[in-house]
Amino acid sequence: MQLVEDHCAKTGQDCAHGRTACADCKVRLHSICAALEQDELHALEALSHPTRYGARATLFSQDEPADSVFNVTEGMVRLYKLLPDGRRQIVGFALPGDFLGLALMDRFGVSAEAVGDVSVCRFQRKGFAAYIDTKPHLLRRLHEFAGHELSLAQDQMVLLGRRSAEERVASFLVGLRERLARIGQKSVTLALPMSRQDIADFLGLTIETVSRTMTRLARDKAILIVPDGVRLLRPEHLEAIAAR
Amino acid sequence: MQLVEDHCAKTGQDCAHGRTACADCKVRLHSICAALEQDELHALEALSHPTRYGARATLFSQDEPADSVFNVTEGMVRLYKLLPDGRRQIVGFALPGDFLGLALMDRFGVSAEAVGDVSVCRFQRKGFAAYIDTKPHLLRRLHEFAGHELSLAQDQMVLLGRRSAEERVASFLVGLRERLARIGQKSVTLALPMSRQDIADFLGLTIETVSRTMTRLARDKAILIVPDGVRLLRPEHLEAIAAR
DNA sequence: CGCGCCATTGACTCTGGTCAACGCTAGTGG
DNA sequence: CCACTAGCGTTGACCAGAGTCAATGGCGCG
Repeated sequence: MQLVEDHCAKTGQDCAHGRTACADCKVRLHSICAALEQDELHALEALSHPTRYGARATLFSQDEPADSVFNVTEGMVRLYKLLPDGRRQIVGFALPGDFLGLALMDRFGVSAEAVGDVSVCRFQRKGFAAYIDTKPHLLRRLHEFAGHELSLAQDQMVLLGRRSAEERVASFLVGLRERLARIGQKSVTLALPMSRQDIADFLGLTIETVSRTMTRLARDKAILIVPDGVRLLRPEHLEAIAAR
Repeated sequence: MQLVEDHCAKTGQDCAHGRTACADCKVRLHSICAALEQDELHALEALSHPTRYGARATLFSQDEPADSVFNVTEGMVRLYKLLPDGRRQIVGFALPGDFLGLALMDRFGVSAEAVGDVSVCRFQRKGFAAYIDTKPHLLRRLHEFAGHELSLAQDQMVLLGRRSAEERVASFLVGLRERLARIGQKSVTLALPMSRQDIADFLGLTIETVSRTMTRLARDKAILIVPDGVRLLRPEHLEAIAAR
């Protein structure tokens, strides 16, 4: 962990000293790192700056030069775009294993904020890009991730363009459960660390409509609203509403 | 062009015999092919199946195995997703230079139809993927394209989630003009080969709302509606409405 | 000439937005 | 320990932007 501490000292970031090494990383197999051999993992680890962010901290902002890219290891990140008048559209919630900045472009196209406490592996973009150029299969992996992101984005376009409020909320809950299940957090009780406003800005609705719709789903015994989350009582019913 | 003819015979596709070679390709510099050296271009050309599609022809359908990938060289392609009940969301219009199937996934996530007559370079996905594995800079180029696609998708999410009908239409017109300008078709008169229904399904509106909104913009002298297109009389006004 | 398709326009409806009140909980300070 | 406050979520009443339904117009094609 020598290098990690060096990085922390150099960058002045709030690093996670004593963090487990990549070899023990809980999300490695769900992240781009799954494409790496033992020695490559070490090489990448040498480039990584493990970093923690408190709730509501900004990881980066739209249009700002993209000096870093990030591998989320813990927590949830909201990705959003703002219109000049302040309207906000959340384009996604990043979960452990997700990669931020995978377009590798000069500037960030979105802003990113920690929802709750968040841990990431941060990389200098230039160094990361240089490393990638020596490891085509890592670029291939990154490209797979981009393809997956694009697919999620297209699903979200359908949701925003063509679905009713109830369909949006049901689809959101079912979709989040699926994503959590894929990274090993299977559960009928879904934690919703983000605010109602976040959900509304993700679904293209208002906070009131989200609230009313969840209340209606709860009244119909499809979900049970619990503190900071919901229990999916009839997931199959939600899937039917979501119509996927 | 021997190979092309062989391919045509083998596949039974409606190929463009006598098509210009890649070296003369008008959209090469706007396509992934711009990343290629002379010899690489020849190698890729050997893998390509130049193909033409008539208006409303299907290039591929959602969930179908992705045997081919495509480089659009001429015309416009609509990319869409359908909900089980028939609601449609168009997730994009592909223009010359655009690449279809860049996720390189096993199955297509969207359906693709020719709007008018369309020419493409088609590739067997497996052969294309194999070639790419030998040319990391081509994968890099493909990844850049994916990043750009993702960025467009995120802009569209903002449009669908947070913009009014008038903003959507103005944004659509301005955005299409920009894309055409980037591939060398600068003009204040914008061809709209797609139907009103297509525009509506792209913007998350109904055909009536698109029609009314365009009529209002025309009444305000911001645009002039001409057969199969519009003339942008006050592009700066449209940009102001689009609020970008 | 007549048919069919697409676009436009009008009248009316309705889903979801707006505005406002209220309640619950956590944090603060007396 | 409890009053007070701030922030978030819920609920209600009302409103408006976009959808629905229907009629009409224009154009291309047989």
